[in-house]
Amino acid sequence: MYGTYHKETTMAVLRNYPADLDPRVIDVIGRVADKWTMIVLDVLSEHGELRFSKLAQLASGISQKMLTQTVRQLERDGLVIRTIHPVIPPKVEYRLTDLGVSLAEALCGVWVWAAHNVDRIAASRRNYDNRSGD
Amino acid sequence: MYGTYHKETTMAVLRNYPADLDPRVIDVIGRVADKWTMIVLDVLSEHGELRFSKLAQLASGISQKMLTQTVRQLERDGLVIRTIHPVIPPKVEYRLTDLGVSLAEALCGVWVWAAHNVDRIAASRRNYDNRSGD
DNA sequence: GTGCCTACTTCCCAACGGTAACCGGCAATT
DNA sequence: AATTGCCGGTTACCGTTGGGAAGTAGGCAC
Repeated sequence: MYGTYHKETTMAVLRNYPADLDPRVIDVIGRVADKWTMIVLDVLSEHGELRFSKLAQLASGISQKMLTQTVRQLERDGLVIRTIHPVIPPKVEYRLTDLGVSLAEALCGVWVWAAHNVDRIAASRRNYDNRSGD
Repeated sequence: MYGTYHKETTMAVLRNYPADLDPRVIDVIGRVADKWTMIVLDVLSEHGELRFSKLAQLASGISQKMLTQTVRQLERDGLVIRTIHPVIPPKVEYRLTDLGVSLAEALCGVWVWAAHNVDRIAASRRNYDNRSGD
């Protein structure tokens, strides 16, 4: 395929379109499969309604920019409700919708898996890196 | 925090370290929460052992570069086994380890959720975008 | 010698994410 | 009156990541 005579690369070209994975589902997965998205959802599901700054404190290491961007996407996708209280100084609260709660539940299994297998993964990495270091 | 007098941004600074989320677990989540990782794991769990090119065909839209990179990471983390058959032309096969299978099972719930809620999310986005377009 | 096969690697460029600074609007302090 | 502080954001800059396309290895078929 790719080589001197092959003018296109993305493997969509040689594929006979297996119709295996629905592109709309892929798109949703692309949104969900994001580190900050998963962390924000997890924090909100554990702590309930939170203000911006509190959410920032609990979502380990996130920058303001990414937090704003992440919650905006979640709001757009109907996973989070953003409530603006018109006071000075500003007060904005975030909480999961029912849809957001259902996603958080689905993601829970992944968090449990990760917590349960941290050591195994770390061991595998050490092993791999040692073999490479020959 | 951030402002004229604030010299640092990443919110780790103002945080009193809630010790809520284990950084090692966060790291694992950071690896798993990746579009191509999730797709490759899904394809391998559905089709069993696959060659590089077949995997590329089934993983909708992935580039060679990202496929190579993704399977290398999965191999390093002990989720995938990479078997090189020393023949010409080259033949390399990939399959999930038991650990990889267990992760694919945990991710299955997310795929089901995504497939089940595609329409709801699309509707929410249309709604959000229309309100913005005032 | 030229073409071909597969699984990569490399180059270039566009998009993403982090860092840190700036903003708005009002109230309390100096 | 001017400065400081509060909170939830933008904005500018810049290094890293990811995509597209072409190049590579190395042996076999023509």
